[in-house]
Amino acid sequence: MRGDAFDPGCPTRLLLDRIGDKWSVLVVLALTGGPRRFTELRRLIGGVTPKVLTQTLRTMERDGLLTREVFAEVPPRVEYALTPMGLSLHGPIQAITDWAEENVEDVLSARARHDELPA
Amino acid sequence: MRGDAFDPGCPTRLLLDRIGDKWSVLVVLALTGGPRRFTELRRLIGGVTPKVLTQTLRTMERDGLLTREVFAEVPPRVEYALTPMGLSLHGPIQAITDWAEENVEDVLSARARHDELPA
DNA sequence: CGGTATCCCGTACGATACTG
DNA sequence: CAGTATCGTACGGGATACCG
Repeated sequence: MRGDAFDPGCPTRLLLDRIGDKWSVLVVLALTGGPRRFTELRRLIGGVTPKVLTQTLRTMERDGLLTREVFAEVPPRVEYALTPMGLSLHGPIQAITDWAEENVEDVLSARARHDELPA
Repeated sequence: MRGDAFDPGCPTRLLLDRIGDKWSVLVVLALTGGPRRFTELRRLIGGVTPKVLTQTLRTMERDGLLTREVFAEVPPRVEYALTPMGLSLHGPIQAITDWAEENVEDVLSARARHDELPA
């Protein structure tokens, strides 16, 4: 049973929604280089607020995509790292972001052209 | 200039948000086999309402991902087809959906395990 | 440092009904 | 057949402030 994205009852839909959220993709990208601390992630991923970053990380941890390790030190240190499953997402995500970065210009000009012709 | 997904000011973010929406991905998949009519898409993509499907199609048309062709017939016929740029999205999207379909089970069991241990 | 706690808001999405 | 019109809502996300 591989699941069928066209079936509204299939949990695959849930995964697509998760991956499609605003920040998960960037978290995966930020973690592919190795474990990162909370503040590092916050700096890397421009514009994310702590609340939302925490939410994203917690959900991804729950889904088995990353691990959260707390070190008993002062000052406190918490490291986030991708699990093998999380790492396996890197390829597909890279493909999408590459596409996005390559096609930004074309999409924007298509939009401009479309909006110019109110006919 | 390829764009940088980590930069909150970069329009790449906008594309990620678009792609990440609930239906665009499924529309691309449904259209890779060739042009489709509105009702065909509606049938193929389980659970989508006409309003939302129209919204999605219009936005994708505006972004240059697909074309909308109206035939002057009775009964009316409208065909949607991917542009070359839209088609170029198929590979990356396929990668994501393949990943999703392959990892559904693991994610769900990770969730179940996580929720069982309230500690 | 690594988060929570609150408050707030837009909008993506859905249900239902109707039309050229 | 291929949509619009209307109404309603959940929630993802942002701003700001505070805490162990």
